[in-house]
Amino acid sequence: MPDQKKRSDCPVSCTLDVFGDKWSLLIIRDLMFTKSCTYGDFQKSEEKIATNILASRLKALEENGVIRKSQHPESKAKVLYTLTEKGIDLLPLIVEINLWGDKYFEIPKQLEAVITEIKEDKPGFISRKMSELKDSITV
Amino acid sequence: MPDQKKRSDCPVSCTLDVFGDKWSLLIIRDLMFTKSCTYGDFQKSEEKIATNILASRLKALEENGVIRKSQHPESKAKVLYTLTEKGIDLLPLIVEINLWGDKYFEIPKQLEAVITEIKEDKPGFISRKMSELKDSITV
DNA sequence: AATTTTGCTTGCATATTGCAAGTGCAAATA
DNA sequence: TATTTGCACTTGCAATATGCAAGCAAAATT
Repeated sequence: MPDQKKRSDCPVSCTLDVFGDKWSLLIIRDLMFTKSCTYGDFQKSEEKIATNILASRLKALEENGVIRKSQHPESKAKVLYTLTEKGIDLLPLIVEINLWGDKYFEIPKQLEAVITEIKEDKPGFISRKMSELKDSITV
Repeated sequence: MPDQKKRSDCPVSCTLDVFGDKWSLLIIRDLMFTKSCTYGDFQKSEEKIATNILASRLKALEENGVIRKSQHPESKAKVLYTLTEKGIDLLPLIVEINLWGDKYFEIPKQLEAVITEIKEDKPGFISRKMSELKDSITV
């Protein structure tokens, strides 16, 4: 589990105390851009997160109020993970990470569509996507 | 040193392979927002990074082309660290981290001015600051 | 010439990560 | 009803990364 104690009052430092690792933002990414919403879904993503790390990150993200656990509508055996509003507010950050990554790495073709959409109208994309994400937790 | 092998082709994952730790972006922050440009400057910042970690992060950031080492104009004993264009392009990301951090943590008064400036005109702030940072490496 | 500053490196204890195997409960299948 | 499978984790342990303190060489200062 990542630590709790904050190193300073700087907003960057505080934010990194929560997300400053290689995995947390990938979970957020999955919640935003793929339909991932269960433990198994997160395990399936390309980067192959270790199961104990996944569990510890989900716990930390929940404790930080970024995601929320609830009953899966399909089955009692499943757990539904969803973003909170605090988590949805990370969208602009994830968008900027995508744009920087797109500029400096080779991006697979399947992702180009979204990146192009973002580049064409960033504020528009963000507000549309934020509404979409907020709707999905209000319903 | 953080690892080199990339976990997937996802831009978020690739970016986290470079910055997915608690320290790298604090160094970038210092280069952007304080006048920090030497090893000693980075050590002085509030979060108190360990010297070996600082060395390994500076090395990794340089290897990733995000910062550059050069001769300090004042003295041969000093090393001057500066952002490359690739590093300057991280500004929008740092801005978003600041905004999220500002929204969800208590921010010290001294930082409020910058945050307010960002909130009032984000694109304007970013383009002004980017120019400023680019100028400082061109001169 | 001696001391201090600067930018590191080294050694070692502790913490975090990664991997593999295992557990408990719900649901599907036989 | 008994058994197997799926799902969400937990546990143990080895490998890696971090944090702390001390040390070190070159340059600058005294």
